[in-house]
Amino acid sequence: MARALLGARLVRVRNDASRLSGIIVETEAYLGVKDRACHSFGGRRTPRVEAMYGKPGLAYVFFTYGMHHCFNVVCGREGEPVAVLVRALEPVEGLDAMRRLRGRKCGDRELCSGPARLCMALGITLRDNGVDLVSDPNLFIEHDSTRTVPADCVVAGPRIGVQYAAQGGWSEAPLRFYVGGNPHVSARG
DNA sequence: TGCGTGATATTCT
DNA sequence: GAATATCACGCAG
Repeated sequence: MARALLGARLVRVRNDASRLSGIIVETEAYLGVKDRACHSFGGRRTPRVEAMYGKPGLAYVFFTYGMHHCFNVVCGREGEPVAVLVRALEPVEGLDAMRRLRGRKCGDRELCSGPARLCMALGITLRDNGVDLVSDPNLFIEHDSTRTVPADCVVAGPRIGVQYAAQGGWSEAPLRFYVGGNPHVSARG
């Protein structure tokens, strides 16, 4: 799923019906109860991670570092807490509105290149935790199957910021995927 | 390169 | 309940 989401478009429709969107260019897979870096490692099931146990297609949004949100797509069967973190978008629609939401001067390259940046740019918060991306009118994913990313453009590598999960090889496992050469992938790595 | 920042998990009483 | 440790990061310098 982490590979498959590359090239898909994450869309936010605002209350005034305007659209903010971008092409997913960087993702990370979190493999559930066996994965030390995953919030559901060992079967942890707390209010925070509850959405991850829901049906595939739900959003799992969490808050971290006292100031940042991260957006994930739940993709295991119901009861199987597996998700894909979306780490970067290539912005397509609503760039000026995104710049306002980011609250600082930034070029196209800085707008959505990072998991917390794209949440800011699309106005994703804990209010979006648990929404059904399949049916929600304000937050969803569009996939144009005629414009998929060729397999030989996809680069795999270690996930970012999961050194704490080294035991068992989970920090080095090649579970981060990005579109090679795309200038909108996040800076680290 | 070093912080800020606050929710959560974890561990203690 | 309360204390403490930790964190899927971004920014100013």
